[in-house]
Parts: sequence; structure tokens; C-alpha cells
Amino acid sequence: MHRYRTHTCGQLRKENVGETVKISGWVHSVRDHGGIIFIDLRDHYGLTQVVIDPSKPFYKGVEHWRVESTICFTGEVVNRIAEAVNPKLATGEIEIVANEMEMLGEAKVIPFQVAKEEECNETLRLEYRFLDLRRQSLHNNIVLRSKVIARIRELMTAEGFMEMQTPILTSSSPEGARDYLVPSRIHPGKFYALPQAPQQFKQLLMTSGFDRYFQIAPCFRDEDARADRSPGEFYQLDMEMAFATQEDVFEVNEKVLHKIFTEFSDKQVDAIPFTRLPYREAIEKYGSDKPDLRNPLIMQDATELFRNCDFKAFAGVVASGGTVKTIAVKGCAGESRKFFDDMIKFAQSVGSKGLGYLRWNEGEVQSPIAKFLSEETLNALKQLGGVSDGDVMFFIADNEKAACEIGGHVRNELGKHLGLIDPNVFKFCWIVDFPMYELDDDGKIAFSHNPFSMPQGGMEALLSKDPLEILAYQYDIVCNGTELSSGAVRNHSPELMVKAFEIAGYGKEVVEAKFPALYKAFQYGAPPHAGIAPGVDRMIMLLADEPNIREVITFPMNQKAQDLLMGAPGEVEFNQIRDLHLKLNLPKKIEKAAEEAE
RNA sequence: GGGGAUGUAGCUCAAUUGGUUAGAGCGCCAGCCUGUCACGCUGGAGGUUGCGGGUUCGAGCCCCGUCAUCCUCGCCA
Repeated sequence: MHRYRTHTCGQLRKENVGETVKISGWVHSVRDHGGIIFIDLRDHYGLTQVVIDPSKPFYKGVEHWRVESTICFTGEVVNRIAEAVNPKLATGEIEIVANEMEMLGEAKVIPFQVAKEEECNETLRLEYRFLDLRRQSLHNNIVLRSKVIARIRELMTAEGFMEMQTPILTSSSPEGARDYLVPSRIHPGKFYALPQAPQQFKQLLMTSGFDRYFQIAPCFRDEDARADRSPGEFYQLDMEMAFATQEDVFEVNEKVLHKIFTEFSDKQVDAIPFTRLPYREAIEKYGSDKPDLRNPLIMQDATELFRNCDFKAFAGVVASGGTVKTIAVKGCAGESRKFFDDMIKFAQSVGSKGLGYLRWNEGEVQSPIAKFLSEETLNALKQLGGVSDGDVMFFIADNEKAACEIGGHVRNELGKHLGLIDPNVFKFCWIVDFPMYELDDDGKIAFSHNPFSMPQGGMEALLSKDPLEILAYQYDIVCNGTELSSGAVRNHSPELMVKAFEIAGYGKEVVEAKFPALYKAFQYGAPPHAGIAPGVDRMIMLLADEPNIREVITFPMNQKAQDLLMGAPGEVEFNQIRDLHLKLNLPKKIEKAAEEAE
């Protein structure tokens, strides 16, 4: 007989009745009847009820065994009497009558309950992550994660992709997020950086003659956390394809994502091909480059209808070149006064000066602004929004960028508030045709996304077009308002690279200095190539229906990028710092606090 | 760095307008209980109301400061 078990805690059935078995697991719950004692023993696979009779020599000990201790029982599998069958358990038709027991690992009193799924302070959960991970919902999320990743590997491999590794210690990249740096011992004053993504490596792999690459790639970015953004590190399904177009990338990703989302969720998944939405249209209609298409509301332009009206606030915005955006909402005219007041407050909280509305309720127009509008204008608005009695139109007036952005927030809020969002579907879309350049805060032309993207129209566009009009073969995939990934057809031509950087104000020497590997490689015969890298953590988050990314990561850091269980980041020995040729230069505040602590 | 929310027993929460000894459920400890499965019953322990200051006859509650956590803006090619 095996040292610890002949079966797992989820394995035994009626067929095993009469067998002598050994199982090991955690004490999930104890039901002590004074005489007979029932213990639910739990492992990764399930629960099995163990019965302990008062006549057993180890009976006395059982009374004091705490939940979450690990124990090994040897005993006989018996049928439960009919009334005692538990249909909630897979093993509920049988139980084990214990003959021998061995304590394997005793548990102290636990700081929060494992067997019960009650809410619990997250700091405590992170400090005792090993206990938290025993709890069913988190445990299931991690199991789901493992299965999804295994399936991704199968699907990608079946599509002809090769899984490859790329370096974790690499050089700092000049663009993008803040890098995590690793000081070099051998080269004083020099640093490695952890990769923000294997971007340049995968492009080099294409240039090295590999055709289809993928990797479940760790990415490191030293940026602040959000609910859907874990600080420190996260994983991408990184991929790149040689001799490929944008459509080739879409096709593979649609296949893989549709399969994954269909297989690992009960929600209804959009049929493929997914909706393609140009960036410009997304901003104008949804006020966002990651619209939640479950929300049926769309924004329309009502600028011209307010140009000559008596409502000075709006007419003034239009006169100074601004925009009026409207959102028509069917059937919400009956909402309370408080609803409309709350919506105005909300609009103000996201930066709007106000929120106008027209409410066609019981045959009349109820609105603070209706009195400024002619009958003709009201009718034209009605026609624009396609509304009638019982409906409402909301209005936002501001410069175009702000109006779209605020309208996007209002659209989301209305969708949430009015319950317009179907929780049982996954709505995917591709956002395409991102602009190549945009104006930065100083009014200078800058790359709006990724300097490696191929401009649409190639060299001719770079030479002849207004840079702000040039589009890139740059795309995002969005699911239910979550940006899963960005990708692009890459710029594989050294001449185009130099020209593209020149427009952003950088000379050839900058390209050579900042991207030496790619610039060099592309001069020795580069294949046109394209790729993308969907966020694995976010995919699991959507599949597990979790609002927080930490619920799908085994050992996440907190918002301040600390691992409360391991104590990272932590102090190191002076010798280690000295070997790396570093000196600490701490903020005054921290030095002062350290002195006071002494 | 900015904004918001929260902070009361080991855990989750309550405590009327600022008013007597800060309560409940779970957990813990003790006792009872031989068919439960969130077992049940009885009793008990457990609190610097995050911390510091202020207002007040009186503060868990009001004010100021500070710390912590989460959400968010900035940031995330």
C-alpha cells in the first residue's frame, strides 16, 4: 500500500465498497456528535467523508484536531445508509470507516475560514495566500488558468506555431513603460532590464527564418496597478507571423479566441469573424478605443442642430469650434428626477461642465433646456435620435476630444445604471486603423502607439501625407470593454523606419542607437511580419467572471507592488549592494523614519 | 504625485441626532450530544473602535493630521 494514499479524496464510489483504502488530505470540517465523529477530508480532487467510531484507539485525539490539518486515514469503504447519502458530493454514496490514522501536518488556528467562501480582507488573504488558494473559488480559477494555457498551447501548435523562449535579462528599451532594472556585477554602472514584452526578440525570430512563433510570455512593467492590471509582471500569449498580413493575424486569433472562450465559458461568444471597427468610428460612436459592445447605446453628432439655437452654453461651444454629442436612450423617460440629477453629477465627475437632456414624457418635453429650442430643432433632434414619447436624449457639449471621451463615460454609466448590458455574452471587436502619429502634450508630432508599426500607404504616405492623417496597420482586440491586446503589422524596412522616426523628430542615429538589433537585422533580408499578444491574465479574468485580476493570479502583488507573503521587495545585505557597485540614495522622508526607528 | 471609499473582536459586519457597561454571526475555548454533512445545544474568553491630536459635560460617530488597504486619474510604446 502506498505510503500516503491509494485513492484521492474525490475518487471513491459505490464500486469501491468493501475495499481497504488509504486517503490523505486536509480536514475540511469536523462534525463531532459526542460519540461518532464525521470528518470531511479534502484534497485537490474532492471531499470524502471519514467516520470515526468511539471505540477506535485514536478517537480521543480526533476531538482536538483542527480544520486544515493534514491527516492520513486507512479504513474500509462502506455504503452510506440510504438516508445519509449526500447528493451534493461526488463521493456522497460512500464513506470510509477509519481503522488507522496518522497526523501529517497539524494546523494552527487559521486566520480566516477556508471551507466557507466569506469575504475577507485582501491584505490578510495575500499574507496567507497558501490558505486562500485552498479556498474553492480561487483554487478553481487557478485550475481554469492552467487548463486554458494548456489548451492555448495545443491550439497554437495545431496552427503551426512554435513555442520559443526569449531572454528575461535583456537591455532597457527606450520606449514605453518604466523598466525593472537589474544591475550588472561584471559591468559596473550598467544594467539589464526585464523585458516589457518580447517585442524585439520575436521580430528578430521572424528575421531569423522562423515562420510562426508563440510564447506564454512573462512581461515586466514598473507601472501602477489597476483592477485589471497587476503590478510588476503579467503574461501575454505573444505571437508573430512571417509573410503575414493583418487579416492573417485576425484569422488565427479569431479561431483561437473563439475556441477558448466557447470551451471555457457558458456565455454566448460572438460568431467569427469578429466586428472590425475603425479607431475613428469607435471614438465617435462609443467615446472609447475599447468599447463594450454589449451596451447598445451609441453617440451621435448633434453639433449643427445647436449652432444657431438660443441655448447659449451649447451655441457658444459650437461657435468656438466645439462639438455636441448626443446619446438617445429608449424608454427611460419615466426614470426619477434623482436619476437625471445623478447622471449630471456623474458627467461632472468625469470632467463635463454639465449634461443636457430632453425627456419626452407623457406627451410633453420635460427638460431644463427645451425652452431654448425651437419646435423645428426639437423635431430635428427627435428624428436624429429616432426617439418618440417615453424616450430621452442626453447631450454633451465640449471640444471634440472631450465631448467624445465624456460621452463614452456617460454611455457606460447609462448602460450599467439601466441594466442594458447582457452579462451572458462575450462581444468581441477589432479596433483597426489607429493613427500612426498624434500630437503630444507639447503639440509635437509623436508616435501614437508603437514605433514598430507599418504605416498604411508605406513610404509614399510618409512622404506625401499630413502625418496626423496617416493610419497604421495597428490593431487592438477588445472583449466586453476590456482591451485584450494590441498588435500590428510591423515595419520591416530600414528606410521606412528611418523616415517614420524622422517625422517624429528623431534622426537616423537615434534609430541606430535605440533599436540597434532590429535596425541591423532588417538590412539583411527581413520578411514582412505581423503579430499580436493577447493578455492571458485578462482572458482568464473574463472567463472566470472576476472583476479583479488578482483573483486569477497565484501569488499576486498588492497595489503598491509588494508580495506580502514573500516580503518582496526586501532589503539585501550590504555586500550584495557593494558587489553591484551601487550606493543607496534614499528619499529624505525614509532616512528620517529610519533614524527615528533606531 | 492627485481624487474617492473604507478602517470597530481572529474573520464578516452592526451600533438611531454626539449620550449608560460597544453588539451579532462565524471562528476560538469548555461542557453536552452515536448519522451528521454549514451538525445541534449550553456556557465562556476575546475590543487602545488603525494611530496622534482637537472640539465637547460627554466622541466609534464631529474637526485636523497621519498610516494602511482597495478603486481611480496621471502612467501603462
